[in-house]
Amino acid sequence: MSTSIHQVAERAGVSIATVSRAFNTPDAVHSDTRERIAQVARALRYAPNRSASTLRSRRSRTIGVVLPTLLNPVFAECFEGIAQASCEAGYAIVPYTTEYDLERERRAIAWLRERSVEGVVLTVANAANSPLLAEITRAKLPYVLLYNRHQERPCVSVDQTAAVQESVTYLHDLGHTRIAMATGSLDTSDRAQQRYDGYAQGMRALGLTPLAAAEQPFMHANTDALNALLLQAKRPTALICSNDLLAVRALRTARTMEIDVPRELSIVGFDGIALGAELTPSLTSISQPNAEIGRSGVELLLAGRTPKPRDSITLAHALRLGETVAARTSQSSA
Amino acid sequence: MSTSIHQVAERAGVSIATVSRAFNTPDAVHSDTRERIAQVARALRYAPNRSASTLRSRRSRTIGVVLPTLLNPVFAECFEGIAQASCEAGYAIVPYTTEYDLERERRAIAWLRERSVEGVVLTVANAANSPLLAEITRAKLPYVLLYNRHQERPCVSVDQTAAVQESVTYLHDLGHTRIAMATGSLDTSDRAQQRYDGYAQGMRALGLTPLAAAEQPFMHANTDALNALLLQAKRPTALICSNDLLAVRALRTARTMEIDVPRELSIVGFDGIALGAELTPSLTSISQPNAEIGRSGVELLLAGRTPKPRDSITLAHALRLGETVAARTSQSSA
DNA sequence: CTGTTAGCGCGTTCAC
DNA sequence: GTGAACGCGCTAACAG
Repeated sequence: MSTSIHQVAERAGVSIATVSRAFNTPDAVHSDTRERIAQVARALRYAPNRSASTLRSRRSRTIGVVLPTLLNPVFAECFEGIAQASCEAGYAIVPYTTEYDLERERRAIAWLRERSVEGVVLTVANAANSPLLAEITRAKLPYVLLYNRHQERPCVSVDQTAAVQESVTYLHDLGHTRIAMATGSLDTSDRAQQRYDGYAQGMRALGLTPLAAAEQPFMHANTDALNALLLQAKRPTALICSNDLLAVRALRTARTMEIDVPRELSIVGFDGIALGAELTPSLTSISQPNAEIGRSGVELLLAGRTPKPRDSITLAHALRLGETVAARTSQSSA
Repeated sequence: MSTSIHQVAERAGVSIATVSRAFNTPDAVHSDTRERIAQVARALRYAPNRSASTLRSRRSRTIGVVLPTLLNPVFAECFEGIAQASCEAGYAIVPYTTEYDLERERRAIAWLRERSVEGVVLTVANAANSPLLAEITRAKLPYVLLYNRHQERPCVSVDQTAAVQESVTYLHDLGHTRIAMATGSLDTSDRAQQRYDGYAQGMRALGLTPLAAAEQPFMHANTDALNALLLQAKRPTALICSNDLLAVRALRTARTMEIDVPRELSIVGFDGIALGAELTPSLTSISQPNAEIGRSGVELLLAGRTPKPRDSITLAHALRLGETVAARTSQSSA
């Protein structure tokens, strides 16, 4: 079946130890020998058996990846960054999606432990009270949070609060004052909370009163809260959405209510998914370097010592301009 | 560190062999003993070491997943189906994305062999000449193709040719006769070819002359071919796109050229990505059960014997009606 | 620089 | 129904 180290050793006229060294610590073996082993290995299509290697060395060269879903392009983009970085480092991935389900999040830990992952990169609903995160900490498993921002945890993220605050200012500069925010469930998502905080702070800094968030609890949510918001007599002229999928839905809701975007309503998303730029109108969005977030998380995890809170990385965000935002006009205030 | 089978055996007052049996062949051990072992294992948070298990039993309980990219929601949706089915079967996944790059496709095989996957589910650019597929066949590794359709390979797919043909008829029924098709690179994608074949056959069946495909070679393609198509004096009144991402781009191109969709141009996509239904206008698309394709592929792979061509599964497609298609009107022929 | 040796944790005979 | 012993393929010591 699969060729083993013995056959390579025999054909190359060396011991198995030398073959092992040729692969793992190439510098520790004579270049001629190394070359000969490489040739034999190629001829025999030898691939080292990771299970044996892991068993012996106690290094699985595998990391766990726990993400809410891959159906949201944000995480798909991030996953690609993770996969690329892991691959380059010779690490395999054990993926797990929680589907925003706490029970699944809880089950993840056993799954990861069984596969003896060396570390985990993950995004949880709420870093402050995640059962999965608690278990990971308990097991002293190295980890890096992606997207979540928490003082006492190692994280890779953008400064979401500042980002949203800046977008409020941007809209204000365009003449908007009735600015609202739509979010997912604030209770369950720390990111939604931090983004809303940015909105509230931004509004107050401009002397405006922040409105309550239009919450849309589920993934395939009803848009009741948003409908109510837009049905008001003096409805907002600008809407910030805590993620791009919500923004796409808001776009649709506006159309349904015959509200023209951006003439009557400006919309800003959050995430910067690639598809947003392809839409018509193209989505204005606070963009995060999603692949880079994944990549940095892996690099931090594999950097050597266990990542500490002070190793946290804040990457740059940017407001990606699109066609869903316009300066406020008289029409805006219908 | 991690608890081993020995500690469980000791605490339960049995030998490691019995503990092993309690997990792998529960029927072969007395129920009392089994129960006691289960309790101890839970108390000790024992999780069997997969590497050791794999090494000894030569069963990795791991399958390889090779997909072009996860940035296209089609594959993300499919991946979720794969992940779910594998998880339920107790199988882990080794994911690998080729990014439509032949060199990466070639490298995949070593990656998979190292992890000693028991089988592979994969989508290749062209099943007829894929180096990866050749290697997998050579290594006698069980596999199932997803989306690709090929007589001599085990596949899970929809009947793409019939599907597109039906959509041609559908458009014709709405009064369209100048129907065109936009595709990715026909040379490299067997799916694009089969979908185009469906278009051509559909046209001929209606006594119409199929137009050459408007090819857009790269992932982030220029839309030159499409522009040219739509700039013609007697431009098409309906456009079928070989995937939804192309359709989204077509929507944008039309808008740029001030062609109203669907009044002046009807657009039909292919894939049925969830996001399509959320767009404005919502995308009419030939939808495939993407998660189901992934799930079925895994189930077929793990069904027991090595999947054979005659095990191939054709799943049902459906035309998902949206707002990008309208009956032909006098305005259509500008 | 290279070879010898001893397990890593588990599944699997074969006895009992 | 259960236990003892072997070895899967490899890496980590140590010797040379």
